Amino acid sequence: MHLKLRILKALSDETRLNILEFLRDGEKCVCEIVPYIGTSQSNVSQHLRILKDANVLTDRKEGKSIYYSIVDGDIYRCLDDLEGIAENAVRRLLEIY
Amino acid sequence: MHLKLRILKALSDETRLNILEFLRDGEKCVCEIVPYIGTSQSNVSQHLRILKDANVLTDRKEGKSIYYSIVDGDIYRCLDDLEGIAENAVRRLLEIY
DNA sequence: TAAGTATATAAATACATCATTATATATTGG
DNA sequence: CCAATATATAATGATGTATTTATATACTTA
Repeated sequence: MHLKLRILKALSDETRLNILEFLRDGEKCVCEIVPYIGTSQSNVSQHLRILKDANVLTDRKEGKSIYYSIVDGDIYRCLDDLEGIAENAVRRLLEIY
Repeated sequence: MHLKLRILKALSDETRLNILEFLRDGEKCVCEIVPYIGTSQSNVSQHLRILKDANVLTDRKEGKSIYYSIVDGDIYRCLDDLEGIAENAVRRLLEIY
């Protein structure tokens, strides 16, 4: 599968978008991500793998912990653009009525 | 579902990405899109509906034909950014070895 | 108005994805 | 080395998505 498509699929999930938002201000270890997201450790781990397989995240081991961080910060520009596109779409829909 | 997420899901399919590429140079009617994509008319119609429901495409009727076009061209900037992000990721992966 | 063309919708099946549960691996402290 | 902690993986069931086939709707032209 082309990497662009894999990245898009990796981004197309609410839990994973929340993980990415949580990582905006730098790397976080799984033990921080799990309680923030509020689902099971296993579930978070699998979402992290999907983001890593898409080259959106990397990880780094330190002692017992594994820290995840964004590979390329440009992804946030892209997500913010999409947010703007979505907001404009909503605005247009509301204007009509 | 939040519109941003719906847009991302709409973009996360190879057929739909191909449709969007085909629409870069302006509106096209379904009768042009179907042969370009090379799958059934019904299949294309359903993909178009998903893109329309996500507010990525709009349509316009003219006689027997229905013309689809992009709502907000910014979506291409976003897709191009993603393409660049993907290319950089591949480049980094290749550099390592 | 009947036939033909363009497109959409519905229903069915096949396939992919998500969440959960259970288990495995790796690291550290005692 | 053993127990505890942090994380990953495997297997399952549930849900969602894509494709196909068949049918419906809408417009046009004869």
